Amino acid sequence: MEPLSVYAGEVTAPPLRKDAARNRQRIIEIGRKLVADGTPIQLNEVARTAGVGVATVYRHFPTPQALIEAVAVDGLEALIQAAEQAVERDDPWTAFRDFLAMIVDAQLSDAALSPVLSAPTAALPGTAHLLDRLSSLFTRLFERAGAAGQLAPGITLADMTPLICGIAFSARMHPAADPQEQAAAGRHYLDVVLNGLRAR
Amino acid sequence: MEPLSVYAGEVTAPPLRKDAARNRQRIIEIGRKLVADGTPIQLNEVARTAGVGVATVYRHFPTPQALIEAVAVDGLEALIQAAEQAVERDDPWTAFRDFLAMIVDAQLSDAALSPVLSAPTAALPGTAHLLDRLSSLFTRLFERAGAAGQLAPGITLADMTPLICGIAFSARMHPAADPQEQAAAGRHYLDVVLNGLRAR
DNA sequence: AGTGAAACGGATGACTCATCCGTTTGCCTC
DNA sequence: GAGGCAAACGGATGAGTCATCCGTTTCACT
Repeated sequence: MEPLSVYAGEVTAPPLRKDAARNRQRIIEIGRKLVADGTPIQLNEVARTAGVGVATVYRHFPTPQALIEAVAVDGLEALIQAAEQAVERDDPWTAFRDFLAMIVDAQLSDAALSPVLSAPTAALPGTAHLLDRLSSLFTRLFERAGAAGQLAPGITLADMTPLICGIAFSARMHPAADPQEQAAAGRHYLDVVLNGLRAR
Repeated sequence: MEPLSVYAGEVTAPPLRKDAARNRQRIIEIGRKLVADGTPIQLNEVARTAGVGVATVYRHFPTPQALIEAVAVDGLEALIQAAEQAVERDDPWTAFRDFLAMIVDAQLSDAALSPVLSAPTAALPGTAHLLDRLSSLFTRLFERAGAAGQLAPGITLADMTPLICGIAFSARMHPAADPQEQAAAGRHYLDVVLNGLRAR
């Protein structure tokens, strides 16, 4: 009668059956490899590689985008943890700056993160709660930096996500064979933007 | 025997037959509409809409990317003209700054430009010569600004294309219904970056 | 008007996508 | 441990997209 349970305002699906959980995990692993290689995700192909039926893949992840979201979950959780630590730090500016560096770096080293961080939240049913949590932690970092008088006037919270994703985009454009160099470009571009953001 | 003529180092195809030129133009017009609407380009669909056979479209543009390039040509030529005027201006900094604003704006108002400006030149057989020309004009603008002591140390010419495209990317992410607001975001992000780039 | 090359169109086979439904598996009760 | 039922599975398949090939038409030039 009631396939979903509601607890503390959260809608929770019943736990997966053992075989379903196993298959789901397998599929995510394959997805992770593909995303890492930059290979476009084809759900039929994923099924073949994972050794499961096509329908199994589609049941878990109706679109490639949904699979990417699932792949991104680990990275998002790591960012949330980093943000939790950042809000504990004493200096608002260095906390803000270092956390931004971390987000840029994370996007460059984990290709699943960019599409999730760049997309409108509405399009992300699977990770919305994580993004909300990240967003509220980040808001505190931003507002602390602002309250400390470190931000130039005219800079708003709404500017930050586009700017950060733009920096990651720039770094990915940078003609660089190895990821090392790309990360360096990301830090460099972030320096430029932070320099432009900061009150003087 | 010799289908291509070589003149002054440039490889030139023989002029198109009248019907071919007409069809080509039709196809580009359809492509322009699709790009403007953000509709992904499907060559079969383009053929149907243009009222020509599929093969005709494929003959002129073997890939959607090639059609996008053709659509971008007008915008590129306008940018080149603007760059030619910019190098004539007296103040190196305002010439540099205003031209960057123009590139950002152009990318936001002409959706065909972004993919062309962001892609590695090697992948763009159809527009390489225009991009080269643009690039050499831009190099002069950049070096004039640098020579005038306006650029912070550590900023290189190779940073500029990624930064500019990153700004356009950021502006496109900005949650804005109307393009007016998106252009404003682009100018704002450019201000931040220019502020970060400039020597103090 | 005649001729050859250039360009045309659309039928078609290869390929990708995602659904549907008959079968299997896991979980819970007794 | 057997029985029963819902959950999950797999893969065949119809719908849809892609891009080539080749018989026909159009153009340019004499």
